[in-house]
Amino acid sequence: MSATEVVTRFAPSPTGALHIGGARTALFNWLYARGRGGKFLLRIEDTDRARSDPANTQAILDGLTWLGLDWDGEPVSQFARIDRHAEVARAMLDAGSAYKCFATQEEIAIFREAARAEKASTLYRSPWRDVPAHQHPDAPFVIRVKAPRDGQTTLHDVVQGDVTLANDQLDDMVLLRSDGTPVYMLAVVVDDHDMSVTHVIRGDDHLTNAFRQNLIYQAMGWPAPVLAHLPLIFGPDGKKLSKRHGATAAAAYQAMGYPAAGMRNYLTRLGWSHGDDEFFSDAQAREWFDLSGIGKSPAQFDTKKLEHLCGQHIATADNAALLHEIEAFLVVTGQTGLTSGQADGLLRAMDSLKERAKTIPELLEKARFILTQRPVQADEKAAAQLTAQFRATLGELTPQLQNVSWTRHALETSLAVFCEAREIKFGQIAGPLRAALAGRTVSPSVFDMMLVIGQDETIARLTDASA
RNA sequence: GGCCCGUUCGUCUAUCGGUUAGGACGUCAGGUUUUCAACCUGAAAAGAGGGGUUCGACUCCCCUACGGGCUGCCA
Repeated sequence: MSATEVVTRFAPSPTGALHIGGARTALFNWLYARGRGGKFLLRIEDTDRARSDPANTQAILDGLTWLGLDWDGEPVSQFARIDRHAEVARAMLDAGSAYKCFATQEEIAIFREAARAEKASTLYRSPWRDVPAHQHPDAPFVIRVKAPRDGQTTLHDVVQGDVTLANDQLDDMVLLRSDGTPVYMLAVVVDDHDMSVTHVIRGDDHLTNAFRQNLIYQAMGWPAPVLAHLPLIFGPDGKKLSKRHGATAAAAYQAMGYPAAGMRNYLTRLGWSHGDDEFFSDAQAREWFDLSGIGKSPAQFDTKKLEHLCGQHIATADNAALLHEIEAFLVVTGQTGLTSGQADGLLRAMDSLKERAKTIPELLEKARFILTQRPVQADEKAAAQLTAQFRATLGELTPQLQNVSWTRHALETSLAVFCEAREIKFGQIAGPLRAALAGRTVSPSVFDMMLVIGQDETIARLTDASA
């Protein structure tokens, strides 16, 4: 790979499903890499064995796949690399930028408690920092980084600008635990370096951590990546997005039938802007996306706007692609799949269907006239439309439809003539006709339905209804 | 407690010292209409508060308030 190639990564820990926030972080990384012919890598941060679950890893992969965020190469398991992390910790030890600390967790806990009680700094200052380690050859120890205590450090963040921290705020964080396993802070840096990551785009919650991680880059003499810390996403109440807000998992949105394209568009626009552009394609997003367009403040998740965007994407989607998405939706929600006849009907009705739905279930509901079979079961509202009076009218209308050539124009004309002769408005029979054809009060226009199901089926359904 | 970050209509945002502070979602009022949706027209709606700097601040600086993050042998 060339020295200038962009390499981004998404590094979730498999302690839960893929959340909306994580999905957006992944999306931004993906957009940035894909928009520049770079690589988008995946790393599973599974060093916390107790909380890591392979099922979660799979769920995260599935979520990314649903969103169309493809990654390069195999996902890297952080756990599999712990020997390399330990190797770096030892290298730092040898170089004198880290040291062995023999303080016990109990000692540290006591210190912190006391510090808190006095409202003093709880940063632990290890007494072993400048003591030769060989004094305690057999005691358990951790390896700590030797952080500077004077001066200050300024880090440049593409989103936040220059951020300065006094070095005395830095603690000698643990690099390697007493059991020899690496701590997250070490693992991230080593992995990002080894994976040649050029741009670290992640949640705002890591901004302060960047200073601590920077210590490792410096100690090892590694070039630091470009940093971009994204403001977090909040729930509709302005609080941090959590379980309380209901759906937080990306998969939940898939199950609710939001199209992936709409989700991508919405998530891209949440915290990022390109002038006044609101609705855009993936190609445009890739072309336009840049770190400079990222906002600095947290954004609230707004389902209404998501729905609006989803409606726009459904309306402009390619019919065949939409059909595939519907089929995938039926699979993930455990519903029965489409027969080839239904799929065919759906495809033919798609133009009229897609401009009236914001989600896939909504589209499916309006496609009821295709998915159902004779005799059409009318729901309560639809049944109420099928009055005795209408049935009588139907008795007159149906025979006339035998002789109509089955085109939109001919149908419209013949219905208009029919209504005119009886001095009624089409609106008076549209509802009942809809009920007879679809068994619902909500559907595409009656002409659209008639054309899709065809002459024979139309007449059959109307005959059923008039009986 | 300490440190770091943030704050423009209800919400997402534009603005990069000079605008009647723009757009979008939502809301409200009309229109269109065969249901739903879509669509069209219009309206209400914002620079957290206080100090500076400047001829001129949403924009730069400081303070306060509020929100968030970090402060672990979690990630």
